[in-house]
Amino acid sequence: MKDVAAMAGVSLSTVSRVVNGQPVDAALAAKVHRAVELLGYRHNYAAGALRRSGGSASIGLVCEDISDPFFAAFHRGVEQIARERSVATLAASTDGSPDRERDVLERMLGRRVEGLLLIPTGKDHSYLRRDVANGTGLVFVNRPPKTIDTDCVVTDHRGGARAAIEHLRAHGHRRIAYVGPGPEAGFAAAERLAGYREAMAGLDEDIVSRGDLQPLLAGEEPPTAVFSSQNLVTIEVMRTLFRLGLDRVVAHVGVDDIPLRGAIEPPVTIVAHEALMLGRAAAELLFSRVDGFDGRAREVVSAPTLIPRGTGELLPVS
Amino acid sequence: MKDVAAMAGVSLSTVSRVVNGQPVDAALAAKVHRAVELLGYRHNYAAGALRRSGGSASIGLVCEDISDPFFAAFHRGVEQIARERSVATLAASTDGSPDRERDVLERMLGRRVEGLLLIPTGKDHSYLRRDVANGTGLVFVNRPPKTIDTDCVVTDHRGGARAAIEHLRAHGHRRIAYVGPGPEAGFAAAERLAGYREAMAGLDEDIVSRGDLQPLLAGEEPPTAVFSSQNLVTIEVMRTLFRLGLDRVVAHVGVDDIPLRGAIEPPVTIVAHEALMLGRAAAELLFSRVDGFDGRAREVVSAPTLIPRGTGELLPVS
DNA sequence: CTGTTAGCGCGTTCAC
DNA sequence: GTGAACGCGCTAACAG
Repeated sequence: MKDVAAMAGVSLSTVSRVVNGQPVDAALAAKVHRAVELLGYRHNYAAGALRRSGGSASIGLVCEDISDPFFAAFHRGVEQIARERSVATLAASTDGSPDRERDVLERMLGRRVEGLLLIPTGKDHSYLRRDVANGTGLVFVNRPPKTIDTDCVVTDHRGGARAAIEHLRAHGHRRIAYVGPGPEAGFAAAERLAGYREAMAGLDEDIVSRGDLQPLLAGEEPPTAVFSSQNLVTIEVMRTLFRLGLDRVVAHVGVDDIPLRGAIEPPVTIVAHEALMLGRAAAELLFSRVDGFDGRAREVVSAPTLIPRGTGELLPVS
Repeated sequence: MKDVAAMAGVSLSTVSRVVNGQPVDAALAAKVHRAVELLGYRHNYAAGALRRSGGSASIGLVCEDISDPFFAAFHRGVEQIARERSVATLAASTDGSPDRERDVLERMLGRRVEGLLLIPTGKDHSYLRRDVANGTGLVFVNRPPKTIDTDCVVTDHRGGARAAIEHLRAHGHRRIAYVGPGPEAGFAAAERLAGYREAMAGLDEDIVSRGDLQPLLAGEEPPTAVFSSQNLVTIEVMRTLFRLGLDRVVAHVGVDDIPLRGAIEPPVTIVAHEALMLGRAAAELLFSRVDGFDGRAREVVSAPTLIPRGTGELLPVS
């Protein structure tokens, strides 16, 4: 910048004004621009922010694994909001390690991110209290905070599963199978299984398979409807039903939790979990704090949408 | 930091030394730590880097859409390498707009990223020359640079398709169908179709469908083998073959270009494109430049792996 | 080992 | 409209 000023024969302030688009004599501005070109000068945002006491205009996203398609869609939703404010997004994985999570978060705080969006790995996040008190935004995602009082957005996995089962019950089904991972697979899986059990109240709620539907269908008193609790499981169930010629006989509602670009399963009734919308909601919450909102911790529940497309509306065949 | 120094009754340099882990008298260090706790002090990395003339320790990733699962896996690979160097990753989408691409890139350059990983949207990137000349790393991904001379990593889509077809030809197939999007769907699709045509030399290379396999199978002289050029198309083809009872009759090789967590298609022979490995390779290339390597532009070709799992090894049935 | 001083690159006062 | 000075938070160089 000094060099630019020297070459253009103006002072530093004039260069600064040109760079920041403030009113400057056209002739001088042209000289400055020429010097910028020749010298390959590039404005240093961080240095400016330092002097200006402006923020870093960046936020951090932390989850277990950034290659997770669900997180990728979430990230995109966040970006849509952040972009409007020219805020950059940093992302990092915890690999499921609470120590690594803390390390990653503190590194981001050292970079003076204005806020943090966290899909938590560890259980104790009390070490973030200081930074929150100092004005850094913090929003928990998909898992309510336990050891710190902060904003939170959650996908209603349980409610989604319940809606699926209630939809099937409303169409007369009584023997409804759950196909998908058990509670050991994580929070979402556990919640969906719980939602299934809640909605099955009064019925046989134990028609549960961890992955393979065929044994259930081959048993006595086979289910007349199936709820599949994950995208990939949904595809497996579709294949099994096709193979057995039951795709127009056994009702089926799936969960669409990973964005597969819409190319898949046109006719299957699904419960759609919109990761992108979740990201937008989380970002809105975060920026309201960055903007100074100081009320109590809020919880936003992102409700999934049941989209009837045929397979979930089949009536029971005994 | 000034406040911490005052509270601990030491100078700024002592606080700096404590924060940076340089040798300091234990008693003083304890005082400093106490003051840090009480005041909720957090080190400012950017300010330190400014004085130290150190880099920002960050790199930028730019692609059309960060919610793309392929990009997410790529991002993860990059992170694995970047993390070893405590380098943070910024990511942003171009939405397919060259103007937005330039905007996003220049914003990142304003943040003084040490390097850029670009899955290009626009055609002209000559505007990046200045920054490359000034030492910023730049690696193109999946699409060779045209208007700038820089490093590049590419997935060998064409070679992958060719390998699939050659695998089928080696098993005696002569009528092999291509199912997948046409060249208008983008670079990868066009390359895969080209690879198919190359490897089909001397045979009927026009058994091409943009998505639906059924009409081809219903025609006269139906194909004895199918190559599906995308993950989701592969799933569709599997379903169609199952439904028609041809899953053990018609040979099938698919492309596994999106990481579906391994839960899908266990028995289908695939050509695996490892986005994670591509990300690692790209990051290695980038950091070698950041470290001062100054040789000519390099091109790294990431070859996909054909994984035989049964469906690709079926022999032709006329 | 510790304190003092200067200045990284920039934006913001002020006078002019 | 323009330029000179000052300082953002921090670290490097030096002297003690």
